Amino acid sequence: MAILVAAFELVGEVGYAGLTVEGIANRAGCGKQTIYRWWPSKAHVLLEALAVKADLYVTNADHGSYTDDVRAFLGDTFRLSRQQRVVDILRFLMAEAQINEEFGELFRSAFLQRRRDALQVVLDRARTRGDLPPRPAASTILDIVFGTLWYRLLATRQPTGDDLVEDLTATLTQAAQPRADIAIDMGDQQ
Amino acid sequence: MAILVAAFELVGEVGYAGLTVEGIANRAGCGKQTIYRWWPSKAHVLLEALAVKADLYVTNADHGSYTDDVRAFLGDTFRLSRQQRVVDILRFLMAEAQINEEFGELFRSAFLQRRRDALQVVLDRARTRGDLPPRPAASTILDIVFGTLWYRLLATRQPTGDDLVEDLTATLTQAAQPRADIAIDMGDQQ
Amino acid sequence: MAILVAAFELVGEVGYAGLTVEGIANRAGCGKQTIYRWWPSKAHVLLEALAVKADLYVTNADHGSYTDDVRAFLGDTFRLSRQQRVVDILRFLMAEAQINEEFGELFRSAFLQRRRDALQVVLDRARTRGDLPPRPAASTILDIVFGTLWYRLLATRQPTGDDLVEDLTATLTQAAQPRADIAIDMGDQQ
Amino acid sequence: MAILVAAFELVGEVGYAGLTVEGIANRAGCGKQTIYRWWPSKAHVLLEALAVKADLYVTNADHGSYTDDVRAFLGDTFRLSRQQRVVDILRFLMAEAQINEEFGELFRSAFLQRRRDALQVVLDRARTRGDLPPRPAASTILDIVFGTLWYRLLATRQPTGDDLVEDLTATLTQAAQPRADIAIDMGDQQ
DNA sequence: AGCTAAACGAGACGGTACGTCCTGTCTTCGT
DNA sequence: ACGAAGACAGGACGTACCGTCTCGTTTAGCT
Repeated sequence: MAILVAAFELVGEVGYAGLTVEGIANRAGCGKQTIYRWWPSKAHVLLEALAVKADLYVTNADHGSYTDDVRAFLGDTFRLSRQQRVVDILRFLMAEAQINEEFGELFRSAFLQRRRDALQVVLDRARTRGDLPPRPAASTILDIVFGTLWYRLLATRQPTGDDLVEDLTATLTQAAQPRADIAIDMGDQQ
Repeated sequence: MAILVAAFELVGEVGYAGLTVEGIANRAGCGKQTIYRWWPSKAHVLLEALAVKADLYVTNADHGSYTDDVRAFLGDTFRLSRQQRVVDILRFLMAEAQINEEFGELFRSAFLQRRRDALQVVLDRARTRGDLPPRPAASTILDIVFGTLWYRLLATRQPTGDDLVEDLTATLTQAAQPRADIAIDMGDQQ
Repeated sequence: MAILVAAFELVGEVGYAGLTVEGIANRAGCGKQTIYRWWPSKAHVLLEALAVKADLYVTNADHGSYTDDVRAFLGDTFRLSRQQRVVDILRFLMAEAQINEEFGELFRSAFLQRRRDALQVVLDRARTRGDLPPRPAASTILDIVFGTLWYRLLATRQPTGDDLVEDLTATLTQAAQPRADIAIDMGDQQ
Repeated sequence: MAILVAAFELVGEVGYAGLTVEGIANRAGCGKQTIYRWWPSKAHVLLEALAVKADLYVTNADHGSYTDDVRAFLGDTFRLSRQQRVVDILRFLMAEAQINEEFGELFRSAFLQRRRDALQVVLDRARTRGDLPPRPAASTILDIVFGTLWYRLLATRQPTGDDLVEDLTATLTQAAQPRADIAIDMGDQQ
């Protein structure tokens, strides 16, 4: 859809504050009414544009162990956050979600919750498999993983590199492996 | 300052989207120019109003051990986040920081970084004392703590209760208990 | 157009200094942008409102002689200037024309010059007919007629009565009738 | 006074619309309050600046005959109107007089009426001397002279040259030459 | 092939807030 | 004590978008 492409491109050029429905319509060569007919706000357009333009797919395939599952999930997730345009849009949508309550609910249920659900599958599998550490609680793990990711996007703007993946994976899985080899692994990891 | 009080009250009544410089001026009984003379945007007003109205003090006093220090810091921090008005303003400021690059830089340096610095003091003391676990890395700890907090504020809107404090404390400090030799290796890694 | 009516009425109530685009918009029940879309300033609105609301028609029909033509033209013109609302607007527009160069050019070409042209027709006809006095020059006649009118509007604020019409008519036409009956006419005239 | 000089210079640089009390204060190196202490508005400042900066003197000395007196008066007056800065300020003041009723009264009584009075002296002398034409009436003569002058300043913006002086002088005095008996009747008429 | 009707581009509209400018008053501070 | 400096409440400016609302004009799909 030309409108989604226009929104996706424009937000990269003028930022979220500079993005207007009028601007999207002009770029897309359509009337404003056509946009309002299908989306209630520019944030909704952007949310759909993100889904169309960006491959947001993150696997939660079984890698045999909880540790490997988590490492793979984090790697996939954090890899996505290296596409600057995508990251910017995610930041803008999270911002809008704070300001516009109606959009916030949509964003949480249609986007954020889906991410949590994907990781939840990994945790459920680990519990079934029996290698889920007793601590932290599953909901805390979800908060830590996505919290750390979002915090880097929103607050520190640091790149989310492989070292963080390893560090997080180790932190979340160490209690399951209270053995001496931890210290040995450490050298390589950093 | 009447302007800060007005902004603080108004944002609670009409939300951030409904907050206008004109509205603040009317409530404060001043002209718009007086606001623009001192702050470049409503977000800047709110940031200062937060500092004036809300007691954002979080201690990082020495409680004798890394575990107790972390528990106390998290308890203080999360307690703050039970003041709904304060939480809302924090959410709005974080949102604005995504949209307005200039404000974003101020918010990160004048607010977010100060919070990190406070926790960093606790970590530094633990390293000196010798009870800092080898993992995760100090910067990762900061990301996890504040990431989890902000994620709950922005994304899940769950209350930040004592159980989460305990769970996080345990996760961040558990590696220190099992075996003392891990700590010995840590010096290189950080 | 509701905007023109609103402007015409408002200027009578609050004067030109008190007239604002915002006020016109409120009275007309429209947005400010709608006014700015069609007129560059409140003066332009008023100029058009004048044309719509006031019947500015002045005849220059042939009355058989230069003297009668001039008397008729002056009578028509001065009669107009007894509508106070119209006079006020004319004064305000002439004032604005001094202050705003761009409006000044419009006012001169679209209003003042048209008045001159109408009288010029009378003079041309007299020249063809052969009863135009040799003096004063045509352009001086125009200056005298409109100068006197405008001076009364702007400076003395005296009513422009029939006596002035007669006096001016006589002054401008006397050279064509260098006869004794002038003295006889004088008595009636004052 | 530095304020008057500043106002006189500034109005030539930025026009009347661009002239502000603040600007005058800055240029004059004084505070705004000092200006408001002595003059109620920028127009009042300008009116006084005009009197100080421009030599507005017009003679009404006795040249022996009504015709010569009128010619001299017109010549003096019109000569003044070749100083562009002075003309501009006169135009602006006349404009302000239309818009600001309070200033209008001052301008009429303190400036316009004084000009009329000066010419009235010439007319009174002519009546005494006996060479005042019966027509037009004295007040009409005043209207014609100043009306024509102001009309050229405000409306046509034509230069006021010597030819106009001659044309006007002739028009206003011609009736006096043809026949002396006209003057005899005049006494009643005025 | 012609007809109907939905969706479209275009853009004017009533409205809100913006950030700037200037007003005329009031306060501070240095000489 | 005076006056420059400038903060202040107030209010209009002209602009930018908002979301709504006609307008004709395509563009189908259905007769």
